[in-house]
Amino acid sequence: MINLTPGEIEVMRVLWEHGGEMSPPEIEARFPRPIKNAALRFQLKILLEKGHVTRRRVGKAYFYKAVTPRQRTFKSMARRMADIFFGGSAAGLIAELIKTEKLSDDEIRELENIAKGNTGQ
Amino acid sequence: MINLTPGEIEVMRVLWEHGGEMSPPEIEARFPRPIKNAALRFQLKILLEKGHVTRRRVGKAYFYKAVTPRQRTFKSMARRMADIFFGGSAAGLIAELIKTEKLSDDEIRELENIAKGNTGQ
DNA sequence: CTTTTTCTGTAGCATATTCTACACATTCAT
DNA sequence: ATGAATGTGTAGAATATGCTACAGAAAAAG
Repeated sequence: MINLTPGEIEVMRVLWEHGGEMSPPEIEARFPRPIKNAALRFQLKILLEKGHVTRRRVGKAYFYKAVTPRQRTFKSMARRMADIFFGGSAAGLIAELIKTEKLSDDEIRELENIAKGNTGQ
Repeated sequence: MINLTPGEIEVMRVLWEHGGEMSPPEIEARFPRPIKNAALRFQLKILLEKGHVTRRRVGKAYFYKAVTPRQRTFKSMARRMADIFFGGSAAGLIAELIKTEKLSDDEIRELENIAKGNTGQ
């Protein structure tokens, strides 16, 4: 089970969005809030130890890349929510979201199309 | 924004499921894993300080009851996931869940009925 | 080659989270 | 009334999380 702390997720989001390798200064530039170089490198060190990123030396600097996929992390978090609130039922989770969140008619039609694509698999 | 730690959520789940007031020994009896009385009471103390539960003295013992509703906590967690993975879009979150989780035809029909009920609100 | 800049690595600190240990208070049976 | 059982409160410890500070190595500029 993937267990990312809030600080680690912030870094992973930047890496996921970019896709490829990034140097710490590049990550810092796209970071959603001001973060000091040393604080960012601390999170990268943890992510490296946990195996969620890899790095490659280029000259004196390192370039980091996400290893743990975004979708796998998403599924892990979704499963945790399903466990907590719906005894592990993904359908229960989705049902509650549809009931709770106000969706536009267009969004509902879009979701129905996606569901039809999955039917019968 | 509701911020419950994993340990706090474990306790809230028991209180939510039961509904009414519970003494620590009652909570302990329904707890999904062995937990010492003192450890449980520590979590209850934190939940009390944060205002997520109330308690009422009966004789020498206290009875605890959930204040923060289950659904509000759920919405808070769902919003966090939508923020992290879909820029805050609840529809994006639901769409990804439908794509990712294998649902039976029955479950999909059930979801469509729920969605129809929400249409046009 | 020397100085400056940039990046890394390590150590240390502050807070949060979770649990344990022990002393004290209240109730109940005798 | 007195001892046992049960419940409470506080203190302390272990780990996790997030950040800062500083020394040293590699690269760049003069």
